[in-house]
Amino acid sequence: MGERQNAPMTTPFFCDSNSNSCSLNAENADAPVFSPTFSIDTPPPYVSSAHLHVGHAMSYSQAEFIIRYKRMKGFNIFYPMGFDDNGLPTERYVEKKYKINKSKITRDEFIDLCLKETKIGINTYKELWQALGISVDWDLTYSTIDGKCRKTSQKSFIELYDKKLVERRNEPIIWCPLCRTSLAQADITIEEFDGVLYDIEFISSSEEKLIISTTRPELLGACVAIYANPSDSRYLHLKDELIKIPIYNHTVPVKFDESVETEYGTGLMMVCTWGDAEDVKKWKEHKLETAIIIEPSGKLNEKAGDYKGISVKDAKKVIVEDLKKLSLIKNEKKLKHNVGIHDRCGTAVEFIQTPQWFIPILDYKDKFIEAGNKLNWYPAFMKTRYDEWVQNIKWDWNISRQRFYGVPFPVWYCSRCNQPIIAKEDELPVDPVVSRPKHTDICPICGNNEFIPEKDVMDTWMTSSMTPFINSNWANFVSDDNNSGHNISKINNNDNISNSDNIKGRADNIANDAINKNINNDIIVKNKNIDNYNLSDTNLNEAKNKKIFPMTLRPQAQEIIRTWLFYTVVKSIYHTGNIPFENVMISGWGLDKSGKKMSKSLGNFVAPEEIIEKYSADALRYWAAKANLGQDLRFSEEDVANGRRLLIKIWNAVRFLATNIDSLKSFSADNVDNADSELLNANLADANNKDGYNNYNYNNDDDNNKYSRFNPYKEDISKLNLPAVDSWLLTEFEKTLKLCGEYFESYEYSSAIRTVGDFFYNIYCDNYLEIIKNIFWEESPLFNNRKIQSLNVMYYVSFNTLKLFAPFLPFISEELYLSFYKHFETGKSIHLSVWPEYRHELINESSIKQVNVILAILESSRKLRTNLNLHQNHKVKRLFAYSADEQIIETIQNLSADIMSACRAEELVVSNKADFRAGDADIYISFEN
RNA sequence: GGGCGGAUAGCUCAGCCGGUUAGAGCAUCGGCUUUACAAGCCGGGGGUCGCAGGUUCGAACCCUGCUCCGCCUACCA
Repeated sequence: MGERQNAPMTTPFFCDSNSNSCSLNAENADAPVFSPTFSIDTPPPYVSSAHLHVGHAMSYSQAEFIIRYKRMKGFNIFYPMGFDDNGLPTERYVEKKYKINKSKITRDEFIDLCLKETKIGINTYKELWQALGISVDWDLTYSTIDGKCRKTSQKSFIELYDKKLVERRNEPIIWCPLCRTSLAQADITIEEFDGVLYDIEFISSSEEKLIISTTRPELLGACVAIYANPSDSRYLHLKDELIKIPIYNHTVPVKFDESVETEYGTGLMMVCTWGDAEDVKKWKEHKLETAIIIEPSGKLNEKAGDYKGISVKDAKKVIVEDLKKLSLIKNEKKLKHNVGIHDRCGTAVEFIQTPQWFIPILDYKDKFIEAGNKLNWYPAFMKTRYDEWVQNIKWDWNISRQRFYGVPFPVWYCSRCNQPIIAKEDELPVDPVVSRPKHTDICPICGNNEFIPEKDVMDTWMTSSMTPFINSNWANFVSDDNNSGHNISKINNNDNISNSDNIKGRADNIANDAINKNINNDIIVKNKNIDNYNLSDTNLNEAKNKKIFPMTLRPQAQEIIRTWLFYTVVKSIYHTGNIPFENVMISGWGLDKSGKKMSKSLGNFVAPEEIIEKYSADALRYWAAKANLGQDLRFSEEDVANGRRLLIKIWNAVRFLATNIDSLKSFSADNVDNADSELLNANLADANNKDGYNNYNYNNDDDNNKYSRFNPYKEDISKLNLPAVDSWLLTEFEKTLKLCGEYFESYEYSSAIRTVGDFFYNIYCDNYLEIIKNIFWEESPLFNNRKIQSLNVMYYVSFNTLKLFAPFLPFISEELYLSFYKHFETGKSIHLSVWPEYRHELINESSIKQVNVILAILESSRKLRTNLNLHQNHKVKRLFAYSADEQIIETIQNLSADIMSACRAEELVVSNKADFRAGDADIYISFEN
């Protein structure tokens, strides 16, 4: 410190996050044992595609701002990192990358490739998060394919099976013909397509010609009924008739249902096996015939007659042509219609029927709405999305996927009677394909000893929905190595001490230090105790005691409210009756410059690594802090560059302080004016008295010597009898601090950084430093006392301001802490230091009125200099200040030293002879060069 | 169809529980470099607060309607 620094271009800014010199990661071991826990259910990103862009950097940073703040507030941070690497997204990625045809590769080969890509992905992510300064505890890492997650998912399955909240059903399900798997409603998005509504002629058994409108003529062969509205007098006479289907010539009954719109088409509706959700509903309610013509491959089967083997899409064209040849298409109308597509591949989904495992959810919507009401939503309007989704769910949750790479079901079937044999908890995790059930050799129903393994895997959300349970080691997983599985004992458990009292008690660093020293480093390691869980007791007692569960915060993106968030609520309600987390923080999207959502596939992708390389991680985080919670944010390289400017400004502002403290070396007791030098003498005495070093983190290297004559804690800042500008600065700082804390408490980090930034630029740099710095150019000892006062104030304000910046700008704040502030402090990292306590006694409203006079004169002075083409540091011989207001005159006289310093004037002449031309202005100034 | 969010300077945004002359950054124009910072500092110009009504002494802010953008949601086959 003290050397002139041009902004380094190294990455990360000033400080290598991988080195030990920079405490940027979670270090909860140093937090006091009695601190309350703040646990974070960190979103596990899909590692498969290494698709991270600045939008991801944005959302992870935003959550992390809050977490760093909470850490400084004294919370014991439980901040794990998960990687979502099982399931369809990974499979799709591997399929694309290796151009795999699923039917030509073995399950094992495919899984190996998935695992390989997973490993690569995890490393890529970890490197980036570290470069970005994301302070997760890497000892708390999980991957959704690891043993712990498999065990947790399987345990959940078993427990819900026992509670009859998992069911095996054979009913129509949503099917992706491309991925060849069943899906859940949440995997589907509705897209609008251009379609054609065909009016097709049918014939009734009494030879009446009937026109029926449909968008899916290819399903004629699957038609099982014709519907009309019971109030539609046009068709009541068809009650007992049969209708002959064109081309196929089979006949179907006429049925009536209120849901049929008389206005739509001709008021007749063709119901098939199953063209859409409405068909399924009528099939269920009216117990219709079943005529399946679509195969899982998406091709028509033998029941489609001549159309066998043709894909659904092509069949439509062929059948329309054939109908036209028969002159049975009476009209065509273009329309927009909504089609469900698989959100992973964009393929239009179909309904087919195969046995699947389901978690019933339709009957418990009320519970889920109620749970949603219990959560604190940030921002509040995001709750609407949850409510609407829950209210609109149509299907129970199908958790079976006909895929390879996922968590297996802990299930076998009796080869004779098909009875499911469910694994017991003590044999989890289990893969039924490679092992037999341990608890039984024979089918409990028929005594057969031949079992068929369930080959389906679970929906990826079956695991992701368990993240709070994974984090709290609900499944009692004991890892055989140290690298996987959580160590929840890192969170201390001591409820006997009132947490809030202790946090209040740690008002400053000295107090903090005292407490730190009293920490019982013998952190309770309870890993082994976890083994003693009563396996039937699934009430999360351990995690609850450690306050991991329910988790404190769930940060996540808006588009997975209906999946991750909803399913986690479902699981938590079913397993515990409780909500899985208390607070939900929903981030917006990173957009490209033109306002489109950033994604790799669209090519509007900005790689965070490049931005970090060019501008530093702190600068990127500065950009990320610009978006209010829940708001989308356009990527702007200019804003990142502004972030970098802020870093340089902070660096130089601290350098000013450090340099001037360093120059105290040139002071000596005999050149100080005794009348004004009590404080300086005290400092100098300290510097000369070895015992005085006890309050320092002192060692004898040169760097420490530079600052050894300064002790910011010699006297409390409130007792220094400060001039108005210093009181004003402290007042403005305390107000900033208060606001900033309030913003953080309500998750409004963007308002927080704006508030600190405004204070730092406008109040501290542009005005306070400009007013005061002239004093530091004075060599006369007469100014020594004023210098010491100012240094104390600058130390207090700049250090605490840096703390307010620390959650946003972890690298530079740590670097400045280690290279400068740490000479006077004891904590090992600024990120483990205590958030400043608001000190009302430092508020001095009258100082604001007084300093406003200085600021008015300074503003006039700056304009005058600009008009006179004088540079801002040019010394003027005389500054004339005129005012008609006696109070202002008095203030000017009282503050004359600071006004002269601010305006670089050698002499100040004050006059009340306001004969001037300044109109309504209270003060008028002029210069004599 | 229903809902949510947004529309303020050339650009990106703040301000919004009503209250002087609507702010910031960037861009632009002009000036200024030994004394924290030229990757800097100082100053200037620039706005019918989406449109139309209403409430009020007073509206960017509250109410009603509309337009456009983004998103969520929806069985019209």
